[in-house]
Amino acid sequence: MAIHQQLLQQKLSEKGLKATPQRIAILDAIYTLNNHPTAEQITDFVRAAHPTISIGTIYKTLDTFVKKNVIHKVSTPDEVMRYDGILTPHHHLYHTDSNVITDYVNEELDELLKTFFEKHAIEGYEINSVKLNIYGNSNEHPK
Amino acid sequence: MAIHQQLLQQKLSEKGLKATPQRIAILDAIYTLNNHPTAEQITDFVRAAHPTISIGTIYKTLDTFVKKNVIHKVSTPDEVMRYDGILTPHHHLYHTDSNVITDYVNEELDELLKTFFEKHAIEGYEINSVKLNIYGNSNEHPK
DNA sequence: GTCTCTGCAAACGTTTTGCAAGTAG
DNA sequence: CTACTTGCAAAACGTTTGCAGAGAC
Repeated sequence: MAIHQQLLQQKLSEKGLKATPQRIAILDAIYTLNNHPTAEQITDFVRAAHPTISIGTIYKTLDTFVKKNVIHKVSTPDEVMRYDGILTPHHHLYHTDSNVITDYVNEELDELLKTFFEKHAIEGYEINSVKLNIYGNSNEHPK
Repeated sequence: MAIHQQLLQQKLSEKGLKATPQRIAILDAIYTLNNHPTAEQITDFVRAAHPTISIGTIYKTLDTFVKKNVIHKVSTPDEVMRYDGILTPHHHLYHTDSNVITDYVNEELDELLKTFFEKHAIEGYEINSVKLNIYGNSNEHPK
């Protein structure tokens, strides 16, 4: 278990959730896998330590976590849901070629957007949050 | 048929696609329904004129259209794919309460974003496009 | 002891597939 | 005429559900 169990247990109790071994393992999986894992990736990870955990439990637990605001659900261009353990506001970089999603945080950008939408209110619409989806590719190893 | 058939036919031929009645009807449906219809909504619309069209055909056709860049596929917070006949760049307003998605176009915003990302290149990453997801609700009829 | 959670298996809705027959170019 | 498209049915896929037994508090 990569993250100290007490911390995970505490996190669950804080939200009024029973700290079962399965839940601790699932939360650990999300934090350890870190990069927006799918339910399947979480299952694979958790099964290493809990071979008998069922998919139903995984989904129910993830659902509970989302409802209790322990994690977020992220929709992706392909039709699989992903889960995100990072709750501070951030944008997403979609790596089109590798299907990887990384986080993008930039306060200056957020400030810019905030100012823009204060000046340009959308008629009849109240903005709750603004998230950028940035599509592109790694250019680390150009051909 | 809401949109003149010749135009639809032409649009298909341009992309090297055979202009079958089914394809014309599906394209018409997307343009007529207009606001990011689901495959189901498209099917319902098309069945009014083509009662025997099969769901398989709808999906295959939509897929072909996306591949040939006749339409775009839009992923949504709930797990249904939607299709978009408007190919000019635009952002999306997610109406959380009603599940409606409307378009948001603002050149000043796009200019702002372009300038921002020119100044703040993301290391190792080449941006292809930037799309805003704006979440919120209508405040037209406040309680 | 109570109330919630787990595991299992069945069901669900959406999307994909394989194939034979049909049709646009 | 030929290659692509259609319709159909079956199946794949990710996810949800119901229920009986197990476990956290």
